[in-house]
Amino acid sequence: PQLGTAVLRAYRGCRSVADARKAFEALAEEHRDLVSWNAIISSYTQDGQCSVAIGLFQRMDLEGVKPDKATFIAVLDACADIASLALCEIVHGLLDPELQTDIVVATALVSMYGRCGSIDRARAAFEASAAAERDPVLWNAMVAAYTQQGQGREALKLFREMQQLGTYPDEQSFIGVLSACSHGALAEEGWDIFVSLGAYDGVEVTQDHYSCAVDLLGRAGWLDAAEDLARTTHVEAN
RNA sequence: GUAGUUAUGAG
Repeated sequence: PQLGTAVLRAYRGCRSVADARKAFEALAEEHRDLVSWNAIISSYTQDGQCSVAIGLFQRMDLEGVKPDKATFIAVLDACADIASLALCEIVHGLLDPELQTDIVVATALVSMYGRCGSIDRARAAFEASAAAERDPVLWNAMVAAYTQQGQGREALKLFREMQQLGTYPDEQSFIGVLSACSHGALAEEGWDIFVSLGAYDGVEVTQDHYSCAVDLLGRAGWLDAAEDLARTTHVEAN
């Protein structure tokens, strides 16, 4: 286990996944524990080499290492990238029912199905989570799924519902809802939300929020306003 | 020690 940990430290310093892989393969099998499998699989997912990640996941199973929550999160992410609904469903089917209701796993499922174009399955995964545990990250994933389907109004509705049900939005919630508005021809609604940002204590208004607002105005055809805001932003950013 | 949402732009 100590050796596995040392190799993991090396992974972080590796600029290339290939180097990490060499280190991983050099480990004796008894030192390849769950965490080192998870680390190498997620390195591939993050590097965009998703079919390699899936292949390692299969090999892990062959070697008798039982996947946990972190494994599935990396693999679900790989499935999302490959965008094959069939593959998504296979991996989803391997999840313990107990794990499916985990908030972090549910978020990965929502995101995966959203990115694969299956809004119904995304919604089902959302609904399968315990309502009391829903946090802004999960809500944001669901909002993004609607946006990806071109359902801006639904995305906006969900953003409001999140707050009505007592979940306080975070920075990303605003990025998500502003982009929903911008892609869904909901410029007025989006602008109102942007203007309201300052009233949310604890939410730090960033350059990214301004970029979203500029995008929103630009797509709505309000080019002068977009340009003005972009100029103002540069001043405020310093 | 590994793990969830992220628009625009850039590559």
